[in-house]
Amino acid sequence: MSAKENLQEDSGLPLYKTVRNRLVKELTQGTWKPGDMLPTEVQLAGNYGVSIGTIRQAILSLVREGRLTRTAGSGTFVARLDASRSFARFFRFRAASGTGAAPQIRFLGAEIVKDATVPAVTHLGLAEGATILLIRRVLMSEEAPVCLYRSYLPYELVSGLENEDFASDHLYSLIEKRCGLFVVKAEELLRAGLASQDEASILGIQEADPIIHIERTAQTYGGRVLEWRETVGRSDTFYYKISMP
Amino acid sequence: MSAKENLQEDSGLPLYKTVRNRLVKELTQGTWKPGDMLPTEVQLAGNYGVSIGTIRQAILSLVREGRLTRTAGSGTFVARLDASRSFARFFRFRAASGTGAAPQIRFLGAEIVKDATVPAVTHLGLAEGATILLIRRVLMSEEAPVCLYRSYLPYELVSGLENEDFASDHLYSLIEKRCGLFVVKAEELLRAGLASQDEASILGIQEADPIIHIERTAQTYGGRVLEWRETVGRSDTFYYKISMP
DNA sequence: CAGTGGTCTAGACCACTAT
DNA sequence: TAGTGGTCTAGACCACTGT
Repeated sequence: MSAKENLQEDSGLPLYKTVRNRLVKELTQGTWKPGDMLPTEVQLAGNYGVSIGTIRQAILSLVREGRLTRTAGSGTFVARLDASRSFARFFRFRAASGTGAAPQIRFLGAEIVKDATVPAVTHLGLAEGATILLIRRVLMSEEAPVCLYRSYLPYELVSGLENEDFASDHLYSLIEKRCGLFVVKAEELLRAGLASQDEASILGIQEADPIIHIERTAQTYGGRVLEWRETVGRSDTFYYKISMP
Repeated sequence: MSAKENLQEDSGLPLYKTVRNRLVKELTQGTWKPGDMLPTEVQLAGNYGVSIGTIRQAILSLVREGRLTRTAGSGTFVARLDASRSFARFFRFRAASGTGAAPQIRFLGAEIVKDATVPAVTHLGLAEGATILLIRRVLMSEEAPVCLYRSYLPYELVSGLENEDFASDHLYSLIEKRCGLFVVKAEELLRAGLASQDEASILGIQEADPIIHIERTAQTYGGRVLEWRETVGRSDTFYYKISMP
């Protein structure tokens, strides 16, 4: 199927890294999309004119980074950014009772802002006055609010999304299905702060109560910012947990 | 030097995992201590009666976990837990000026507490009334306090440590040198909170100002808790940053 | 310089998956 | 049953380290 295309660039880089860069390029360009199966090791080795061991070295480095998954007997696939890889695994919150009831999302509203200003446009990499989509949701645990989400998205990337049902935790699945865009990288920044009057009333606390404030920047292919999200969490029920190694 | 000792246990486990387990056993027993050089690949392959490729697979898995380090032309060594593996890589703080002056540690005092109570004994896995060592330090950036550290350690594990100079960021290096103990696992839990009067005066803020509160539990071999640490950070200069992937 | 890990090859056989 | 990745071997040559 694929024509043989020898790797030529030899800038002192190890062969397996050159192969790796080539694979990353295909992933970034979307030649293989999340869920797709890659050619087999033997095919890739033939295409690139290297040995299987070299191909394996390149593939395994991407598997370790979570960009590919492999199943013996089945194949090598492009990974999806799912719950196990998302920041959700860092969040925890105390339940009011001992029952492990699943958290619910309450949808507050989606709004098209035609004259967006800082800080949203700055973090989205847009010009002042650009159009953005603002989605507001609340994470509920056993009828009690835990944290508030404000998601800002470039409207040109997600037009039409405002008519969807956001009463689920999976904003990214929705964007994947409706817009064909995938989150490939994200970053979070945590700080302490005080609740504004608006935030306090939504979270059921007092104004100026302590809150945890998180800013997330989520990128899609090409370094394009797909979402800037502010999360405001109650200090009594919401916390963030990290383990090493 | 080492006699040849073939691996016999074949419980369906891949050969390289059996080799890996054998290496871990030597590391846990202290046959090779942090900083020591391991035998070469060829020697290990000969000792265990397997090929070099298999030895490499076992060694590289331990390198990825940070338990070994390798330098081409030099050798394979037992790793030390240094800054690049510690949680310090998640911390960031705004500098008062633009100059990238290195942060300094200010030592407030070390205290032997003979009748320790909760919550410290709980997190350290000790009985109420046990003796612990409390170390208090402040992280300074350009003469301004950024965060406050309170470290609680089981005194039976670190006796004598109270006479050391703690005016460096490397508490774990000190414990490694003086007590022969190594941190192999850690976990952090972040929350928002309000400064107590004591914390406010040390950090140079007002009582009830918002702060970020972090609890760290650090374990040594055998799941034994070596340190429970509370970090209290100013909300204006201290923040926590995480990236994926 | 001798010795180390880093890279690369060209196979072999096996366990597992999907049909 | 055919095809996949998982494991393992037995070398080769190179770049780098320390003396």
